[in-house]
Formats: sequence, structure tokens, C-alpha cells
Amino acid sequence: MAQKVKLSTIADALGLSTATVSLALRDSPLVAGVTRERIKEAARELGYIYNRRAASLRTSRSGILGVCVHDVMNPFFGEILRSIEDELDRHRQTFILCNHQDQLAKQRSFVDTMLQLGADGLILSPSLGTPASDIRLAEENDLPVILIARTIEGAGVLGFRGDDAYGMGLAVDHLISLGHRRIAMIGGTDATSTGRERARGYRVALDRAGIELRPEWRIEGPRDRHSGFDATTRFLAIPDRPTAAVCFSDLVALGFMYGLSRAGLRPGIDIAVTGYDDIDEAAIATPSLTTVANGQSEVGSRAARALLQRLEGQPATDETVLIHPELKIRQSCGHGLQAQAGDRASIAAKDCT
Amino acid sequence: MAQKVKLSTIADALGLSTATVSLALRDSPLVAGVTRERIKEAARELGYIYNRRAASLRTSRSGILGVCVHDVMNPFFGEILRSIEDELDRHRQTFILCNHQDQLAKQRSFVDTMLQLGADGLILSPSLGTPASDIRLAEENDLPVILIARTIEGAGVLGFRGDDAYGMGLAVDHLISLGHRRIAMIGGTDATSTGRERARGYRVALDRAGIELRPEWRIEGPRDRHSGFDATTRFLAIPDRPTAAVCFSDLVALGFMYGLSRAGLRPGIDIAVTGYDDIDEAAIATPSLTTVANGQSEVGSRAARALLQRLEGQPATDETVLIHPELKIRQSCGHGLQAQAGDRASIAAKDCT
DNA sequence: CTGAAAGCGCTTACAG
DNA sequence: CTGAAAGCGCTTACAG
Repeated sequence: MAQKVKLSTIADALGLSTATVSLALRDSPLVAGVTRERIKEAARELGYIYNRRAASLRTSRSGILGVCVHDVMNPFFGEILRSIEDELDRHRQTFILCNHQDQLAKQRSFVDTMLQLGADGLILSPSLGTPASDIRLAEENDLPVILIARTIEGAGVLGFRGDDAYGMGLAVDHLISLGHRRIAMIGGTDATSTGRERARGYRVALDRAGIELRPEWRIEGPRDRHSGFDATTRFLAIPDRPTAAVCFSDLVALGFMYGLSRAGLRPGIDIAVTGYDDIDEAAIATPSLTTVANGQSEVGSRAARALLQRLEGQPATDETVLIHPELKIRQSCGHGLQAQAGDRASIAAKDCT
Repeated sequence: MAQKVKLSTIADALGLSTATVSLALRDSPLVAGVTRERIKEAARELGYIYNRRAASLRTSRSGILGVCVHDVMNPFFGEILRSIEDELDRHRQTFILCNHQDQLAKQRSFVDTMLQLGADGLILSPSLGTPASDIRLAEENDLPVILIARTIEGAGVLGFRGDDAYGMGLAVDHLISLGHRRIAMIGGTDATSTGRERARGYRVALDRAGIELRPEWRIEGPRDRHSGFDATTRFLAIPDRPTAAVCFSDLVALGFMYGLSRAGLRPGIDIAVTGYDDIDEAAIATPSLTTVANGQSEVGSRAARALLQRLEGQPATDETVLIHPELKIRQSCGHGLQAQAGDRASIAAKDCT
């Protein structure tokens, strides 16, 4: 390539100063309209590329926002990202994505990079084991943080997540209302706020119905489709097998349903299944998945908006906003226990998406 | 927060120059071991944060790589990203992700941002309609580009993708060998090299077997799970209905199988189905999906390595590397046409993952 | 082995 | 409405 084109190249070509050129390119009213057009024209012709690093070194505003989640391939986070992106796109903010895969070290190295790049803010679904001090370190170095999906005790920052305990209660209540008394819970871990809250909702709902929880009903661990599939074996081995299972997430539920089918059982007929999140796929799965809408698009857009507001100078708060979940009844719980003798076609023909 | 800690803060505190501090922090052998340790210790104590913008303004190396694909939520790209990430993590390069959703404008604004940030390189799965001149513009401004998944005529840069025509041929040949003569192709568009190549492979394979392609067999368009699901209606309306369908991607195939089940048909028994990509889910889907392994992890890691090598000074080439695809036979094509009378359990019991 | 000085390409008071 | 000059925080020859 030829010599690099910078502000001074344009200034020299037009016999102006770099100050004028800089102002004109950013549409400052201080520059006369004609001059501004001449400058923009010249910039275009010369193939000028704005150097953000130089600008942000001077202004200490980078136009970069970081978004760090467990895994962007997980549709739950994917849907959150989509709404964050929608919100941010209108504000000329570049956003940098990172998957931490629940590894604290990866998250730390990302936060560090954001600090080094002078990022303007960070939306974080914190990795398992994130101490509150990590959040404070970022905040102390002028990197505002907003938490999503999971929260951290004592972090002292704004967070948005679904009301997990309440939501899981909805799923369990629904199964109980259909006549189920032996209900397993598959997936999730006590190491995250999400896992703890959903498990609590499960326990409380059983208790409320006067059902005594048997320890073997709780299959901890699975958090993706594959491990949901693998959990089928353990589920089928439970003595006095449960007639229903609430799953930690839709992904776990979808994998579990694959597993049940593979074992020759019909989800929604032989075993009632619920998911959590209401990802896009839940409506077209067959049987379609009864699940709890977790408001991911609301989480994303509210987090993005809150961050933008802080950048515009609004004071920080440390509230945790709980998004209200909603039960979506579809096919995967059949029509209650009495339907267990029913045939497959009756369900297949019904479209409840 | 207190006063910002910079190199000079450390230098002053220790009575050294910023030059020495800078060298020490980057482990230069020019600095005495003892001094280096004193400096690092002080940096830690003072909470020093390296300012990358300042450094990269000076060195014109940013440590940033851009990765821009259609959609990170698509497992096909997700798996590519995973392997890119693995490769890049070891090289202290930050990578910035972008979904262009096949919108040229979004892709352009991302490439622009990379240019402005002085990114060191770009891995791109080009949006539909990307002109070769866009790639050349980036290259001319010192932003090396490597293409993945799709290629662009005349771009003149290195690219990695699967051999799509050959791969689709494998799927069609397989169905023909099982006795199918009426085979539909669902999904994909002629607007991308991938779509064109896979459709070509489909046509060529039918032709080779002496089967005359009927226009109504080609259902263009679907490229995700939802549209695969929706395509079921059109498929079922084809006069003299095909007994098999090759799908543009696994996602389309999985959606299509949901659609078939919803209509009371059994994929793998009533209708044979193949996918393309061999994403993780293909093996656990029920029926598990016969598909074409598309080498996404190889595409990702080779693209990342090639980019890193270019950053280290290796000369650019303009080759398109075709990764060799491989047929994965599972359950979704049953055991050939004769199995169509078989019952569901016989398939469900077989584990071909 | 360490230091003084210039410069990367912007933006921002300040002056006129 | 436009210009001259300083400075953001680094790194890199160059000197000693």
C-alpha cells in the first residue's frame, strides 16, 4: 500500500489544519458547511481510515463494549446476544464477544483485555466461581459491569436475570396438576446461582404439594444437549421410576427427549418432560416442549440499555432485576397421566406451537 | 478511582526511566534480572494496567484479530469458532467476533471497525453478495484476510472450505445405493458458493445414476432449523412424493425431521433424510442423522494457523483449500427402502452414534 | 545495563 | 470560522 492517509494528509492537501479536518469529519457545527463537504470529499478520495486507537488514547473513550458469556453457541445466550446486539448497533458501539466456558481464568484474561483496550463497559454472565472482588476491580478501573443470567453476592452492580426459583415452581406445579407425583429434576449445578435457584424452586414446589423428595430423583450435572442425552440412562435406572422430569434447560430437555426416544420411550406420552428457557427450537421440537419462558431477549435488551445509560452518566445501582418467567404449555407433558395409554398419532397431530 | 497508574508512575516510584520499565515488563533481556523483578513487583502493587491503545499506536500492532461469520449461534460456525479460538488462545491474540447475518452492510461496518482499530487480521465467512473489491480494500490497508466456508471469485486470498459438490454427491449416492430414485433436495441458495456447490453435487449425482431431476424436487431457501421445519409442508405436497431428501445442512435436516414427525411420518423409516456438516447434535438426534462431515474444526484451525503465519511474515497466497468431506452413516436413512415396512422399535434399539 | 527524547495520530482548549 | 500547540501513554532507536 501507499503512504498511510491521516488527518494531516487531508489537511495538507486542502491547505487546512488538522484541527479543522478533525472537527469537520465529526460533523462539528464549528466548521463551515462548504469546508466540511470539501473535507469529507477529500477524505473519501484519499481513502482515509480513521484511527480509533489514536482517538481513544486522547479521549479515553474507546467505543468498545465487552460481552462475556459461558458459551455463545448455547441458544439461550445466543438469544440474549441477539437482543444486546440490536440495542447496541444503533449506538455505534463495537462489541467484543468472549466465551469463558465457565473457566475463571479465561474470563479474567478477557476482562484484562477489556481494561487494556479501555473498553467502555462490560456485560457479563459470570463464570462459576467469580469472586465479587473481580467485579469491583473492573469497576475501580473505570470499566462499568452489568451482570446477566447469574448474579454474584456482594458484587454491588446491576444485574438482570429470570426469577429461576419461581419459574421452576411453575413447571413442577404444572406436572403435579396433571397428576404426577414422582418427578425427577435433571441437570444444573449448585455452583451457579441459576442452578441453586431452580433446584430450590423444584424442592419448594414438591414440598408445597406434600410430596417427599427422594434423593435419587435429583440428577445433578447436565447443562447441555449431550449430557441431557446421557442422563437418560441414569433416569431410567431410578427405582420406582418417575413419570415426569423437569429439566434444568431446554437444551437438557431436548437431549433427554432424544435419549428417551432412543430407548424406545415416547416423551410426552410415556414420560412427561419440561424444559427451561423457551429457546426457538422448543416450539418446533417433536413433541414440542413445554417449558418456562425465561425472558432472554428482555434480559439482553435491558442490560444493554442500562449499560448505555451508565455511559451517558447515570449513576450506578446495585439492584438485581428479576424478569418474570412464564409457563409455555405444549406437547411434551402430554395431557396428563391418563394419556399414557394414548397412541402417538394423537399427539403428533396436535399442533400447539 | 485514584490517579491512573502508568509506566511513568512506576518509573518515578522506583527512580527509573519509563524505557527501562517498559522493557522490563515485556521481559527484555536488556534489563537486569533484579531490576526486572523490582519493576514487576511494583507494577503489581500499584495495580498497573497496560494501555494497549498507546502501545499499538506506537507499534502499529494491535493484537486483535477479527472473526466475522454469518451467525455464531449456528453450530456449524460455532464449531469452527471453537477451533479458531483454541488456536488463537496460545498466541495472546484477542479475537473480536461479529455476526453479519448475511447483510453486506453489517459486514462492511465490521471490517471498517477492524481497520480503525488496526486489527492484525481477519477471518471471514463472507456475506452473500460480497464483492472481491471489499476483500482487496482490506488487504490494501494492511488487514490480511482469510476466507472460510465460502469463497469469492477473484478475491485473491487464501480460503478454506469443504468440497461441497463432492460431499453432497456422497449423500445422494448413498440414498441411491439404498434403492431410492425420487430424492428431493431441501434448502440452500444459489446466492452462496456453498449453496451452488451442494446443489451441483446433487444434480451431478442424480445424473450419474441416470435419474432425471424433476424441478419440484428442489426446495430452495431453508438454511436453519425453523425453515427446515416449515419446508415439510412443501415437501409433502410434491406430487408422486419423493422417498428421500438430502438437506442443505444438519440444522435444516433436524428441523425437517421434526416436521415429518409432527405430520405423523417417521424419519428414517417413512422418509430417508440426510444432513450436511455433522454437527455434534447429529449423533444424538433420534433417529441419529446420516450426514456429511464437513471438517469444520479443520477449517477453523487451518484458517487460524494460516493467519498467524501471515502475521509472522509468510507471503500471501490465493489458493482455495478444499477439505475432504466424509459420509457418516447413521439411522436417518433406515436400512434402505425395504425397511419402510419395519417398525420403529427396531431402529430405536440400534445405536449407531 | 539504563536514560533522554522523539513520535505514533488523534482531540481539545485556547487564541485570533 | 480556522490554526498552532500540547498531550494521551506507550516504544524505539540512540547515547552513554
